[in-house]
Amino acid sequence: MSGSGRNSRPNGPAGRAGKRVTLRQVADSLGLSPATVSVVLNRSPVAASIPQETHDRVFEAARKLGYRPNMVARSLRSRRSFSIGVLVPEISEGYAAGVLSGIESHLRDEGYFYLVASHRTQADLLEEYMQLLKERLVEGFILVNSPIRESPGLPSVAVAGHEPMADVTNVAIDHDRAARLALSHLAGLGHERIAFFKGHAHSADTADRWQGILKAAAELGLEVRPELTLELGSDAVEETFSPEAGYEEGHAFGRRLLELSGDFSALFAFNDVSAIGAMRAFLDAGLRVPEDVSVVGFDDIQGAAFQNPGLTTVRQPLRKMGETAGKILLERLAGEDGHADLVTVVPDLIVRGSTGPPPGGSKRRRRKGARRR
Amino acid sequence: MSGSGRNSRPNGPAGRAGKRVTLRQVADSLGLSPATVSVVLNRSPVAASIPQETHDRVFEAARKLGYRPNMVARSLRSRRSFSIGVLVPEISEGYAAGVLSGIESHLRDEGYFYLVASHRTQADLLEEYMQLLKERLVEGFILVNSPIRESPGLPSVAVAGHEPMADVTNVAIDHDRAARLALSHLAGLGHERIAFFKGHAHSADTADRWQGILKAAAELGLEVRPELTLELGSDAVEETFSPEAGYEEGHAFGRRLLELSGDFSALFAFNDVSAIGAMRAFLDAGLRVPEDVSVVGFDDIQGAAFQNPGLTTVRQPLRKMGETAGKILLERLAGEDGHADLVTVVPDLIVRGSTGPPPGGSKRRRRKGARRR
DNA sequence: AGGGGTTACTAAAACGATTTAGCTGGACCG
DNA sequence: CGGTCCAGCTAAATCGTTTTAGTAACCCCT
Repeated sequence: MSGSGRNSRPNGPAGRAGKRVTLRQVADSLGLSPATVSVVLNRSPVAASIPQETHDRVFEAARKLGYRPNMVARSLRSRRSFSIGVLVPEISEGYAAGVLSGIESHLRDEGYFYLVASHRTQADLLEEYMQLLKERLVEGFILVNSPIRESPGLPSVAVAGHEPMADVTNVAIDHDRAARLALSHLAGLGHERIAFFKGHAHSADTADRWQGILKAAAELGLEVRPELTLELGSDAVEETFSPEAGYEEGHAFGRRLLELSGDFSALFAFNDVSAIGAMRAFLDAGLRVPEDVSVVGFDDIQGAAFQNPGLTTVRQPLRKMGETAGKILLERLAGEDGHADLVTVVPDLIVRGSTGPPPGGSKRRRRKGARRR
Repeated sequence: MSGSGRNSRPNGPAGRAGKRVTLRQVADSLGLSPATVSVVLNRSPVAASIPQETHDRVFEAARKLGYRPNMVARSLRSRRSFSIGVLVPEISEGYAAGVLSGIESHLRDEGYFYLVASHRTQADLLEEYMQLLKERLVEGFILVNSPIRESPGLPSVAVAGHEPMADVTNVAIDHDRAARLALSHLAGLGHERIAFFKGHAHSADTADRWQGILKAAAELGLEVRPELTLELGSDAVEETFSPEAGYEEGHAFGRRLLELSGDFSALFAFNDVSAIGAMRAFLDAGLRVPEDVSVVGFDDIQGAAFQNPGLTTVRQPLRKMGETAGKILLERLAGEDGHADLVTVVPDLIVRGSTGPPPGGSKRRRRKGARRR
């Protein structure tokens, strides 16, 4: 694949580190005007009247000189930057990174790049970054877990629960389906007394997911008992992006669950981190997972599969969500109107070792006494 | 903080979704020329001869009109894009995401944004992306775990082992120190027979880290035994970015280690994923960690802390490496020459529950018989 | 009064594309 | 033969800045 000689790039001016080839140079080399070269290269409708032979000459010259258009000049004139802005709370966090990966795969195919900014959940930073991105003429925004107060002023797509708002299309997981998957898996195993971790009050997904749970529970004839429901962050745990904090919280809440009432055979946690923490608390208390308690998480983070036992969890198709967001945004930029305000993406249930039938066969038995220490 | 009325953005034209305010409009509103406004706003040395009063008027007008420069126009003229290109194998992978987070924090302060491209370890894609980024006038590159064959033609910084090359400064972890940290921790606990997982042959860090291990072992008087050294990927495991594959591999290699020779009291793995897999294999075989075997990982991925026991590991300061890379690149762009070709970043040892004294006290005892199954 | 030096600006040329309006020369038509 | 049409281009404006080279006005000096 390497070229001949010491230069393996296409030979000629392009390979050199020096100046780039401009449209004018291509035109001059052909004895044509830049205008002609431009319309031909861009397959503009105006080029219809230009004979095939000239087309060929133009492309050939461009190739030979290694011409690459200067996107900045193009953007200035055509008012299109072929780039979009992506706002995330923090890029190194698994959720954002997964979604970004999906966004990227789609955009690149269409010649778009994206600029990212992490706002650390600070609303004023978020707004400032949106301004900076507008200066750079981004054509639209993708807001990952980034609630805004005001319409962005550009076509936008929000990933993860967001208030309805002008200009923004929401992409969210199908929470009803997620809850149905998890709960019918547990119900199918014979579980009847299920404990829940509800999300943090400010998390975008909390409300919708909880509604999904209530709905699915009702459909399945399961009872959601207040005494088996704990709300993460309810005791003013410092909000932090450290996953370890979430793990500790899950651990503490798992223990609390045992103390309040040992009478449950399964836990459906709000996310994997808290599920893993709780699972650890159960194991520490001498319970076996899944023989004594089953645990279901949410997200399918990287660590989930490596637990012992592996964590059964509802996988959020983060990549898919990113792809969808990118696709919708580009369609809107291309002028395709009439998109729904809300697009949902379907989650999957990943069954691993942390779930099994409740103790005492498929029919629940009081097992409070089973708790040993 | 919100403004009055229904518009909480600065009032006036800027708040409206419509046209942006241009430099010319600011100039006209003041009866000055765009040139003057430009030099004042940019604090150009030329503006020295312009009286304070005019400065004030200009700034005031710009503020009132909500003027925001068009970065694209600026880039075209000044040949500076205030953006850099970042190449990563895959953005959702923990390593890249961590480094990106560090890069970002530094760049933003200096008014830079970055464009990312994931090349999935395909050299031709990588080169194509570098071209695309050059079209967008990026001023330099940061190559995260992205070896290139040819000088990039722009100032660049590479994170993670990279051949020396023109234009590129390398930022790497101090492998010697990393190995010394891990091994002296184990030696300090009394371990003498230590098993190793060596990295995949093509991984950028493999060679350097192994050299560090050999060096540290020699310093500490530890013997590195070939029969206790396994090389990851040596049996043509399909290269994949799935961490689960790495985990499986660690699990298989952990078992193999036990089969080949149970005679070791500690394992220093190439990364956390394989360490976790091996740890699981040891536990499955009825060994206790750390009572029977100690395990040390490398990286400190998110899941490391959630294991049972928590994994002792060498933390790669990914954020710091990203920050350093960003800082060096910006300095080079600002014309500060004379950077070393190689800048190292110091790792930390995170001690958790997976390491302890070898069985039988601080003096090693043969414990082959201790293996039960 | 003429020269020199500031001070406070401005005109105009970039930057490298896209795009609109138009020009030229030949074919065709009545 | 004059007019219309079309094919095949080109000239020139434009996008919104930055930057270089001036210029006009004033003051100071000798």
